[in-house]
Amino acid sequence: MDKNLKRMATMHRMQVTGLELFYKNGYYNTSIDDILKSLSLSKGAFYYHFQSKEDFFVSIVQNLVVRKVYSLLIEPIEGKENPVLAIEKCFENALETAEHNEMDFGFILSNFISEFNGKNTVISNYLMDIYKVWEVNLISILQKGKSDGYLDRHIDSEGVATYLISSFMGVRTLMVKGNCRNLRYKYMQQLRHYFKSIAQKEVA
Amino acid sequence: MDKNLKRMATMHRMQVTGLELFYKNGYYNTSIDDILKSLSLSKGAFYYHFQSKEDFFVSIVQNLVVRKVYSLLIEPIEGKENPVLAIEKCFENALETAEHNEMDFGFILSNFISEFNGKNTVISNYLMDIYKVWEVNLISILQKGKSDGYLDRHIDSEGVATYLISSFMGVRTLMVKGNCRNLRYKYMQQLRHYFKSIAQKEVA
DNA sequence: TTTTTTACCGACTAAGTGGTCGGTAAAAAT
DNA sequence: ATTTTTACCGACCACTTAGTCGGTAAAAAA
Repeated sequence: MDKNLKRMATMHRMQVTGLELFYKNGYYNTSIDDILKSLSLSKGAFYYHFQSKEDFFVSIVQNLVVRKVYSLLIEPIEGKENPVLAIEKCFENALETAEHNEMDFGFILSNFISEFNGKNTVISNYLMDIYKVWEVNLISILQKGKSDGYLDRHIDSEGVATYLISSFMGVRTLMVKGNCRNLRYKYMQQLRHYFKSIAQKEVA
Repeated sequence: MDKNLKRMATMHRMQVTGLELFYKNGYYNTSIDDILKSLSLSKGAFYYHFQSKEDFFVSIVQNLVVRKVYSLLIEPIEGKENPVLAIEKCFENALETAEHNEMDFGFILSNFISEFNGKNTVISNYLMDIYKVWEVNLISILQKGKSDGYLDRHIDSEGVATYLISSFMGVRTLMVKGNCRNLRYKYMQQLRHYFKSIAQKEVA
């Protein structure tokens, strides 16, 4: 473990820069040379640490993307009392991050899912796995929300989760043109409308 | 006009095949040679009709994509009495088309918007123009829906349009993995929930 | 001290890439 | 009948791509 420190450090640097460029320019539109140039490293270094461009990308997904999705989209809602408030807060946060044009990993996910669809099943599968983890966690907090009386017992948790993820991914796609602040505001307003429609109906 | 028939026919064939391949493999991952091979045409034919790969793509957007977005996403809701029902029907239709894996131009739009974001501003602008036309038309039918008493007068039509387009684009991104039928069903169910929350409140 | 392993270098290759250009057969214009 | 234009061919060019490979300086192991 100790002796691997340098190895790990270099690999990590490559992965971070790789994700940055892949995210910015797309996988097929980013060459390994681009990444190496911006790190002042050589081809030899790359193929010493990774077997291929695909292997490299998979390692980025498994090391960086998975963890970020967890910390930004899953952990913030896990174990919270009120799922509606938790999800609202979490989405608003993520969209705000996106505004200051740091990487928002919900979008990175949908972005790459689009790019690899039909072109690379191996990578597509890794990406869909992350999506599924996100979905499962949303579903379980929604279920708990039903038991705890925050959500109408008749709603379909899976449907709600799908709808939430869809709208989030969609609004992020739209945010690529400017006007992010306004888009976020409008989106959050309608999200609250939607939540109202699936909230626990007050007993009259 | 008559003498241009052959010219037009060849250009159209190229555009149709081009869109098919660009949609399937992405713009940067589809070479002109790929398109020409599948048409048994030569480089000379291509550069006789189009100036460049970019010029070619723009012509596809302006000829094929614009028209399809109109006929599939705008005309079906234009002038309808009840905007809620019209939009529901229109979206359901588009998602069903997508299931039988024909091209769904709402998705094509979001797909290409993602791909060209930050890479090619010229093309990005053409794509955003189409999105804006779609948005404007949704807004105007929602406004009319308010006047006609189908929608709560307090809702923000722009916000609703944004939210509708977002969720649609998002669910289409998710539909790339199988299970489309189920996704569509869940999506439409939640869309109806949402519509309930912005419908005209009955006077008590 | 000698040997081996680690982490990296950079020239090279084969297969594309978008784009150019001289040519040409058939149709249209003269 | 002759000329010109149209619509296309395909060899070719400069360049980029992912991936290979022989080499090497420094560190670790022996």
